Amino acid sequence: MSFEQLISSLSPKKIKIKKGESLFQQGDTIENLYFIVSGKIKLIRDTIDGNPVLLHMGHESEPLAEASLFSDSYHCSAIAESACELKTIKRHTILDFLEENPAAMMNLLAIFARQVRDLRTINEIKNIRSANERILSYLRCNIDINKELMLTQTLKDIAHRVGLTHETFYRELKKLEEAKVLQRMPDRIKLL
Amino acid sequence: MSFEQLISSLSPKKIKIKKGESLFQQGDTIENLYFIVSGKIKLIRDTIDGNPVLLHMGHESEPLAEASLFSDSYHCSAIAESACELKTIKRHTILDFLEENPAAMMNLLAIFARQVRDLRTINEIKNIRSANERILSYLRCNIDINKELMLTQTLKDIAHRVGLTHETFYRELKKLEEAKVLQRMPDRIKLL
DNA sequence: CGTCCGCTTGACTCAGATCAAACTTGGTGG
DNA sequence: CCACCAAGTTTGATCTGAGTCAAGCGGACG
Repeated sequence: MSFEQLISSLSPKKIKIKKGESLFQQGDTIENLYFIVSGKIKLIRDTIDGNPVLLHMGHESEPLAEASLFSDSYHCSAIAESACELKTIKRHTILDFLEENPAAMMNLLAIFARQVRDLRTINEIKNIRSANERILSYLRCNIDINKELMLTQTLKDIAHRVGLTHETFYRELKKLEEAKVLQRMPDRIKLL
Repeated sequence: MSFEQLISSLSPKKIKIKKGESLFQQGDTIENLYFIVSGKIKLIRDTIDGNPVLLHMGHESEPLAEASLFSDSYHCSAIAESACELKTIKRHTILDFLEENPAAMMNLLAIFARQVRDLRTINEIKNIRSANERILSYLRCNIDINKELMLTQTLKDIAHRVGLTHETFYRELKKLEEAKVLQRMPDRIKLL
């Protein structure tokens, strides 16, 4: 069971916010948990020395600020990068449900553990200097048994995910295709 | 309660391995869970197209491959980067304990959620191109209320964590100190 | 006492960032 | 149904700052 299914099973409300609007502010008391149905939301933290730091960019089909489950006030602010649809649910509704359903909690634990694993991988991949090798490593870690990566997001998003500018990413992709190490299709990339 | 305390409370065994030795191999059946007392261990995955990818470097005071709690076989191999001391415990000992102690499970969930949050932050920081700004962002996110970062690891390790070569890291640190934006002390760095 | 490793600094190089411009696509609203 | 706008994609020219290689110092540890 996924995090989305967990939230959906607890009859969430649906809300919409416009680009630039704020979902919550740093310091606010946490009452709700969110799941991004569509759009992008950035999490920004104002640090102790006054400078803001971008903590995370939340994409569609992702929960937002899961750690807020275990905290009383937000440690960052959420601002919509584009028009967004969200599912929202009371924080305590989930906590209560989990406490009464150890199996669901164990399931969520597995989801989080998997998240940690994936994030560490992408983190390590970002330490590879060469754009070429970085892209290949990303592909190697994310292709299915047919050696294909389904494009559920834009190439630009993937570029950002691996820590490259989209220009460099497009260029390297082209080089790799010309070198016959991969093949681009409208909805996927195949490693040869 | 930390992950370490959880493991320690279940009477783990202590083992030592030498540099270069393997703790487990990709494909092995998972029986044990590990916690690194000292040393470094790298996790390597042989991908479908034959090339190996470095997934993670585990440091002292960190659990190793937590996701293995929820899987039957290792998806990567573990090789000691230096001489290591480890605590080891049967996977099912932990799972059984968690199932009987929902409070401990909830606690672990919070630890994992926090992990996810921190990893996302470091991930986003690695997208900052300028070494200068990257270091400052890292500091801003990790300093305590005294605006100080305690050095529990080597500068070289921090350099790797933020995705810079140690040479560049040392140089920028020096520039920042000369520009009076931070102050270096033997055991910590203070932001001014 | 010797070795390893973290730390530091210098010189040089180049790969990826940046800036710029054009094309494509998809959606919106009149 | 079309005009228009926003955003993703693509390619080119240029440049700079982080990587690389190299060398030396000093402390820890066996």
